[in-house]
Parts: sequence; C-alpha cells; structure tokens
Amino acid sequence: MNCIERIVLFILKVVKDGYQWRKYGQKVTRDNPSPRAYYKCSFAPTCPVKKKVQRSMDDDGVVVVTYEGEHNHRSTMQEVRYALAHESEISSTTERRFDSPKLDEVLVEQMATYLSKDPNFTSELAAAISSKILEVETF
DNA sequence: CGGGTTTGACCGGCGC
DNA sequence: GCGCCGGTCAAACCCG
Repeated sequence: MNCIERIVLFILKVVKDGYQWRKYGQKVTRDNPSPRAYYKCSFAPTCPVKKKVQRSMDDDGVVVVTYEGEHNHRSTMQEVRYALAHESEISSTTERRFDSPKLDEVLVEQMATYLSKDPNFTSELAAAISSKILEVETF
C-alpha cells in the first residue's frame, strides 16, 4: 500500500460520521431500485441507534442516510479527544501506544509535505480518491 | 481467533 | 388465510 492509498483510506475514514456501525442487512425496496443497507451502532451493545443508507432515487450521486434513535454514549471522536486529553495519566500507568490517532497525524503531515513539494500530487490524489469512491458507492 | 460483511432465510404487519 | 414487502437474523465467509 503506497502513501497515496493510505491517505485516501484516511480521508474516507474521516468522512465517516465518528460512530462505529455494524451492517446487519441489505434489501432492495419497491420504490427505489438501489439497495438499502441497514446498520446498527456497535460501540455499545446497549446502544439502540440504527441507520439506513440508500442511494437517492432521482440523483444517484446522492446517498440518503436515515438515523433512528439517540446514542447513549459519546462518539468515538469524543472518546479519542478524551483519551488524548488524559494521555498523561494513561501513559503513566500503561505503555504508550502509537495507535491510529498518531498514525493519522503522521499521515496529515505527509500529505502537507506532498502538497507543497509535488505539483502532481493533487491530481494523483484526486484520481485515487475518485476511483476509491466508486468502490465505496456500491452501497 | 475476533471482528466485520454477505446473503438467503425468516418474521410480522398490512391489505385483500 | 395468503401473499407481498420491509426489516432482521444468522450461518457462512472474509480479513488482519
């Protein structure tokens, strides 16, 4: 996996909404030819939140997301912020890990240097993203 | 092995 | 009751 692919994956990850979802079904419905996907919040077993994702009927560049219920916990982004804020306490007891937030920071730095140095980077990245988006769009 | 996705089966509500 | 339809389950499968 090269650097651009990593960055693309990172962007796609950030675009997602900060909660963890587990897909539990997919159906084609009567009114809309494109399939609808069913997700449940998998952060806590007690969390009742579901969401439906379906491509819009009249504009297939648009994806409709329907949320159902309220999360009974913080979003994972909030959890990450909380963890970073209390990092000193955490690292004093446990070993410090270079987990995904750290890797993401490195990626952003890399992206910045590429942007300033490589004139072709923007178009390369755009091409990589659009091809990746096509994969993702097969909801 | 542990978590996710895929995918057909299954279920319950609704109209006839 | 019966069939349709949207929603969910769960076994198989995939992947790191």
